[in-house]
Amino acid sequence: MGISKREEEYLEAIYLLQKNKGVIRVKDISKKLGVRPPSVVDALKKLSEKGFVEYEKYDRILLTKKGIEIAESTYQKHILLAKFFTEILGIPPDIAEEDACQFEHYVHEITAEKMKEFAQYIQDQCPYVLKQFLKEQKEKS
Amino acid sequence: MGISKREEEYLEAIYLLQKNKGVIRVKDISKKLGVRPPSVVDALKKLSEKGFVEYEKYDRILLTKKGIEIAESTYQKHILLAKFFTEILGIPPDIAEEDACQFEHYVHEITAEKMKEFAQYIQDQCPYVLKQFLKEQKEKS
DNA sequence: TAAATTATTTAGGTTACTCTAACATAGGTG
DNA sequence: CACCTATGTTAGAGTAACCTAAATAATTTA
Repeated sequence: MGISKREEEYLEAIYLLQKNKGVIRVKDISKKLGVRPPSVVDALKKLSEKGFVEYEKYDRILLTKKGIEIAESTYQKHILLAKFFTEILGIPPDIAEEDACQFEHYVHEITAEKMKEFAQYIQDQCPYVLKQFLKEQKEKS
Repeated sequence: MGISKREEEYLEAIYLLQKNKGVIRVKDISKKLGVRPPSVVDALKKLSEKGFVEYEKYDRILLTKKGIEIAESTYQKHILLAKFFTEILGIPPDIAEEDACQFEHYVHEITAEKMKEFAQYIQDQCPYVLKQFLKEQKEKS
């Protein structure tokens, strides 16, 4: 019994909401993920059974240690991917966000790692070439 | 009514099987996608209703024009992603394949396009730096 | 060509996720 | 403090995948 893509999305949403506004409600998650409250409740029950979320009905919603770990790891990948897409490939931020949002659930650790290293390497070794590439991309639009 | 990720996977599988061995059977698709034959039949019915596949029971399986278009476009993205992962980031081919297999269903056109352009640019403008990066990656393993 | 084998299809069921409509609770306000 | 509104929860149902077991069709072989 692993964790599904959708479950990861719920955990990440909860994590980010809590980070930004402390206490969160079913309604917040519902809005963030674009689903109706009953779907959120279902998800919370399942995540709670699996030990990723602490949840009693009508009560506060908290991530467990396990839940936080997953959410953070997913979010780290998100950041990294979005950065790579914008800062290296010159993709518009909104598109980069969307791609990162999907890929974060599938990308292998190695791939994420190499993206990071590659970005670093290029920025160190040929910053001018990179800058030139990004400039040319911008000029096209 | 768009097309789901899974439906895209079926179309791509059919496309590649046909390319490699001409006439294909339910069994072939079943093996390729790791699902049981009844699942394939279900999928073929749905894809046929949607106009992506020509299918009569016990008869041959063909892609329609629309089906081929989608399959080819998906496969092109697959090739492009896999190449980027191996030739630019130095990711092992098996991992690159797996990542490409997922991302091909989500990646925006723009992102794929920029990956291609970036690869070309770097290979032209600083081939030595790239070579050096890939060499260092290899040495780590 | 009849029997045996293999392939395909149908029937019926499961799981994950979603929804709407109806009901229940909590918290703020008259 | 009782009521009203917000929010949350349950019940029941739909859809897209998948599966197994049983039935049917096609193909091979004796």
